[in-house]
Parts: sequence; structure tokens; C-alpha cells
Amino acid sequence: MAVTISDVAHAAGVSKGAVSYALNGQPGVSAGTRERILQAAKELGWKPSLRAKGLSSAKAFALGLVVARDPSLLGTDPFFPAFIAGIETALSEHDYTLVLSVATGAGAEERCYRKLAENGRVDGFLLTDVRHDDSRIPLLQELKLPAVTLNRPDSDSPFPAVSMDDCAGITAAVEHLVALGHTRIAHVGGGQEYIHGRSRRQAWESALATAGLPADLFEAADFTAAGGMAATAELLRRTDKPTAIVYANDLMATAGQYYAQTQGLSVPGDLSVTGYDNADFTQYLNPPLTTVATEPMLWGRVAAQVLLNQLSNSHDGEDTVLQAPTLLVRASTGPAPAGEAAPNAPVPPHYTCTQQAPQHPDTPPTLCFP
Amino acid sequence: MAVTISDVAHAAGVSKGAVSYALNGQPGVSAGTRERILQAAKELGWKPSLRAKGLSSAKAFALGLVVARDPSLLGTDPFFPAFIAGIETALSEHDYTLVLSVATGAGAEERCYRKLAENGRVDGFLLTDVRHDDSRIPLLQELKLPAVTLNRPDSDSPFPAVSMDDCAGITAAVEHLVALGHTRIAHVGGGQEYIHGRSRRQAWESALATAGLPADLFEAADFTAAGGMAATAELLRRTDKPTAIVYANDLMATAGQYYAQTQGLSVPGDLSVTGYDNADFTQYLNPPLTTVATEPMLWGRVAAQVLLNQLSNSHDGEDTVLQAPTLLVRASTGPAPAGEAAPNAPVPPHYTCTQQAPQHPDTPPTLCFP
DNA sequence: GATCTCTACTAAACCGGTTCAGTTGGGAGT
DNA sequence: ACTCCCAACTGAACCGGTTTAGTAGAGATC
Repeated sequence: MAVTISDVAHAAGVSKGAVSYALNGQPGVSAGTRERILQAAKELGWKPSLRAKGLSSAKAFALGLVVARDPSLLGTDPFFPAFIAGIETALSEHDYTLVLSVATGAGAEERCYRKLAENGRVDGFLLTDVRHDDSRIPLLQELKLPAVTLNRPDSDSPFPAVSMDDCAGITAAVEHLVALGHTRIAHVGGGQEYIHGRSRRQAWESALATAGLPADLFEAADFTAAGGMAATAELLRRTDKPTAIVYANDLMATAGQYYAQTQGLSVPGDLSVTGYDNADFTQYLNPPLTTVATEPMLWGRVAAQVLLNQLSNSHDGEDTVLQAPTLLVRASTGPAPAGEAAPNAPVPPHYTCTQQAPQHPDTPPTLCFP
Repeated sequence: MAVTISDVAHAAGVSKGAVSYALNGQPGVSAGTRERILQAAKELGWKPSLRAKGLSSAKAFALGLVVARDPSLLGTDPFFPAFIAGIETALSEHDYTLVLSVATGAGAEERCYRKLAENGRVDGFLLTDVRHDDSRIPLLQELKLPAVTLNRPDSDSPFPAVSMDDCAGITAAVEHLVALGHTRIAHVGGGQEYIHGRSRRQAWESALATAGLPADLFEAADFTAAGGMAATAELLRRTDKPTAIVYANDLMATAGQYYAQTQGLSVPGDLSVTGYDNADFTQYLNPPLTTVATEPMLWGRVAAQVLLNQLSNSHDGEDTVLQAPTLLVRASTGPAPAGEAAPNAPVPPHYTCTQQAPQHPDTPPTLCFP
């Protein structure tokens, strides 16, 4: 059996309580005794039992992440693995672990949160894929567990948010296309129940408005390849079909680009395409995809850090805003087809291309890392 | 505060012990009393505290999965998300959860296993990406925790394995290429420290031997896109360059196909390409990739199930063999270039194409699901 | 030198379950 | 009627920590 606090107490010739004080840096033991206890603990190789700690302090020393995506879609999205890796970097420094659940099917998500909370598995949750009027926010309030949301929800939320602005990346994509002379720039949106689905659409609308162009080429989809393909087919069927499509993520862009090519269109000759996320494989598409390089690892690390700070009461409750992702121009975007360019918009000079992922400060400005 | 076992005992007018017996289906309480206790527990909405249960029974009610891949590679591999989703389907039925750790950097992996074990976080581990002479096997024996390995390790292992044969898929790919008239069929291997890297290479060698062809076009890589691209470049530089390349995974195949196209080669006109894994995006490549459709979700479910059975002592210790994955023929493979085909091997008739993922029985044959 | 106060420490309760060692009461056996 | 036995149940110990209440002893105060 493993060595317990009683063994240490016996070895050091003190009581259990004294050992507990000494090892938690609490007052109540003299410097000499403390030293003796620490020495004994080290010699015996004592590791406090998290189970016992958890029982007496009513903590789980774990954070929860519930993923409610379709498993088949999960595998295609590069976001989660990197996001999780980021969480780990923050957790590994404190004795916390990540409890991951995948909920599939209606109602499964809520059951999942309830179960983890009621079983006392976790001390807090990381909320991803925040939805319009997200039901998980009142749920977690009911369950009385702290949380951190990725981006600020559109409903009232008492939880701090860690945000990475969608708007800038989409705006940059639209501006890039406008500069290339495109005037019919469509958007294939992600699920509009997600706030990032909505915000990307809104960013597209505003950017077009700024450029004095109509935002009438919208097709809703669901972030899946199949959805992106169907939406693309719909757009290309129109008489006023677009010369460029801004997709809400890479997977839809990949499928859309593929579909356009099967229809005999050249990318970017006849149709320019942009994605979002910078999935690894997009640089090996033919043509490589112009996309927006997000930093899911950083996001995960900061979100976990904020949640941990909240648990140790050292968080100020403020939202954290991460640096906005930047556009990565590759070969899937090009000048608008001849005869399509607006009269006063000749092919512009070379567009500034961000080839490197942007530099991020090690710690975001609004966070106080201990 | 939540309702405890004492509350239930008081409500039912019995002792704590009786409640414990009643709720665990143990003998020692009469049917009537049992009924009364269950009734009281239900009325009070009692949920047993996993923390307390864990402390007294020295269990964690969790399984561990340590992923030792580079985070950037993690995001590109569709295996893990699907595998994890499979694990979840098995765990959700029992009150178990998954503790996920991402270990990066030398030594981090072992520290990770040790930490989870010493902290009593998990009751067993799922071992993926098994390596040649894998050091984790003696490690876990030392830590005295049960485990399940994906595929049988090449060193002595006391742990049951859940295997999905690599050989059949690669063999089918080679046979498919041979039938198309190819005689110079290369292999870009995954990391040869991994047993699946080795077994895929061996499968390629044997299949070529069976076809009476030499296996001299091998290039080692590391399952990454960059590695696949470099290996492809190396192969295409040779004077006896291949007309077909069998890659050990989709990511390398994607990068390789892309590289070949940038060099002015037509796929499959000049070069046929096959992948492995059936990552979702591969069907949207140009051309769509011929690949081997594995079932990571099934794999995860069965592996978790075997480990759970082991924990409840209901596992027989036998290995479980899952149905071998099948070849999915798409457009990245075609007849060998003219003048390249073997004299007596005309373009063959249409090759049978498995368009559907294979049907798997709900429960694998060698497993006894309760 | 008696009291007062503070530090350093101990003993025991506690978290919420499981489990072991007894105790009780009723029915069978003789 | 007496023992014997077993099912049914209780009380307490236990898992390994934290925390509270209480105590011994040293030093300061008057």
C-alpha cells in the first residue's frame, strides 16, 4: 500500500494534523518541526492521495469539457485536438486533469453535464461551440459550477469569456477579395445556431457593406463537408452566381472547392475560395486554400488558465480577448474573372500576404498569470 | 449540501450499512427493507458520491488515455477524435469517465502515466500508438495498473490487445495497383518505431512478393504531411521512379499527391496514390483519394469495453480481433502509364469498389458483452 | 508567583461511502 | 423446552486526508 499521512506523522513523531499543516504551508508548526516533517515526507516518498483530498475538501481537481459534435464531424475538425492540447499545458502545471466527454444525440449533452456535476467529477467546465441563447448557461448556473465560455454568449452569462474575434479574419478575407476585383462575394455560413456561425456571417455582411457591395449571396450550411457542398451547389446554380465564396470553415471550403472543380470551374480562375481555421491539410489541397489561421492551442491554454484562476478565486471576472487571427493568402484566391471586375477596380497590386502565423505574446495582456 | 447516505438511512429508519447493502444489491437486507430503502433514496434524490466511493474502494472510476503526439500533428489526424468518441459510448453506460492527457516532449509521456497512476486518477490505461519494444508496457506493470493495447505489441505484454489488422488493407491496395498494371509500387512508410508503421511496411513487402515484384521502393517517413512530402520528392527523384505509391496514412498521401501535382505529374495519369485511414477530407481532394477505411470509433468502443471487463474481472484475457478494414477505391488510382504496364497485364476490367464502410457486428465475436 | 496570552501542537470529528464484527430474533431440529 | 443456526440488521472501524476544539508550556505582565 502507498505511504499515508499517518506514516509520515509517525516517522516525524508528530500528529496527522501537524503534517497536514506543514505540507500545506499553513501556520501552526514551528520552522524546525516543519523541516523535520518535510524531510520525513520526502524520505518516505509520500504523495498525498487526491481521493482523500477530494473527499475532505469537496473538490475534484479536474475540469470538464463536453463535446457535443457528431463523432464523424469531430474527426474532421482540427480545432479540438489542438484546443485540448492547449488546455493540457495549463493543467499540467497545477495538479488538475481534463475529463472529456463526447455527447451525441438529443438530450445527451445536458445529461452529460448533469452527470459530471452531480458525480462531482469536475470543478468547472469549459464551454465551446457556444450557441444562440445557449441553454447550458442557465444549466451550469443551476448546477452551481464555474465555467468559462469561448467567446461571449449573446444571452446573459455570469461566466468570464475568452474571446478570439471572428470578425477580423472574415473582414480581411472579404477585403482581400474586393481588392482582387470581386464584386459578387458569397458566404457559406456555418450553423447559425452557433454564435461563431452568426458572427462570421455578420462580419461578411459588414465588410461587404463597407465596400459598398450587396450581401445577397448567402447560403446557410452546418460546418460539415456535405453541407458546404450542397450550399456551394445552390450558389453556383444562381444566374448571378458568385465569383468568390467566403466559407465559415475549412471543411466546407474544401468540399465547395472540390465541387466547383467537378463542375468544370477553375479555382481561382473562375471562382475564388476562402476557408477558416487553417486546418493542416488545407495547404496540400489543389490549389492550397486561402484561410484564416486561428490559434486553438493558445485559446485552450488561456481558457483553462482563466478557469483555474476562477477556482482559486484569483480571477477578476473580466473577459479575456485574444489577438485576432489573420488571413493566410494561398492559391485558392485570385483576380476576379475578366469582365467581372468592377469598372474602376483594376487588378490591384500584390496583396500583402501573411505567410507566418502571427506572433502572440506568451500571456495575453488582460490575464494575470501567477 | 447534497443528500448523503446517512440521510437516506435516517429516512428509511435503518443504519448506513443497510443502505449500502440495499443499494449495491448485496445480501443482508430483506426484500421489504430493501424496497423501503430504495424508495427513500429515490424520494430524497440521493446520488452516491463518487469521491467517497473512490476513497473507500480505492477506485477512480476513470480510464486514462495519454496521447503523446505533437499537438500540431494531433489536429490533423482524424483517428483520435473518433477513437475517443468510441471510448465514450462504452464508458457512458458504466459510471466511468475518460481522463485525457496530452504529453509533449521527451520524458513527458512517462511522467504523465506516473502522475495519473500515483494520484490514483485512473483505474487503467488505453495504450495507442504502440511502439517497437514499447517502454510503456514495463512501466504499466510497475505501476500495477491494467491496460489494453491497440494491436499486439512485439514485446512480451501481459495486457489484452484489441487488434485491427493493418495487413489486409495494404495488401488490398497493392493488389488493386497490380491489377491496374503497376509494377513499380513504392511505399512511404510511417514511423518505423510504431508497430503499425512496421506492419504496414511488411504488408506492402509481402504483397509485392506475392505478385512477384521487388519491394525496393521504400522511403521512411513519420506520418506527417511534411515527412510524406519529402519522402515523395525522394522517390520521384529516382531514375526508376514509381508509378504508384502506397502511403501509410492519408496525411502523407495528401501531401505526396499534392507534391506530385506541383511537379507537373498527373494523378492518377502518371502516378497512382493510396492512403490509409479514410480521413473525411480525402474524398474532397482533387482527385479524391483511394484509401483504407478504418473504424476508429468501433476500435475505441471495444478497447474501452475490454478494459472495463478486465476491471470487473469478467475478461478472459484473450485478445480481440476486429474485422479488417477494407479498401475504398476512388479516383487517385488508375491504370499504369502506357508503356509501363507489364507485357501480359492489360488494363483490367473495373475493379470492385467498396463504396460503403463495411458492416460490423454490434459486438465483436470474441468479446462477451454483459 | 499568579494570571494572562500566545504559539505549537494533539486528539478527535468530519467528508460519505464500504465493510467487518457483533447482536438480535425467529424457525428448525431433537 | 432447549439448543443451534442463519438471516437481518446495527455499530463502529476504515479509507486518507482537512479542520476544529482543546491543551500544554513558554514567556510576558503586574
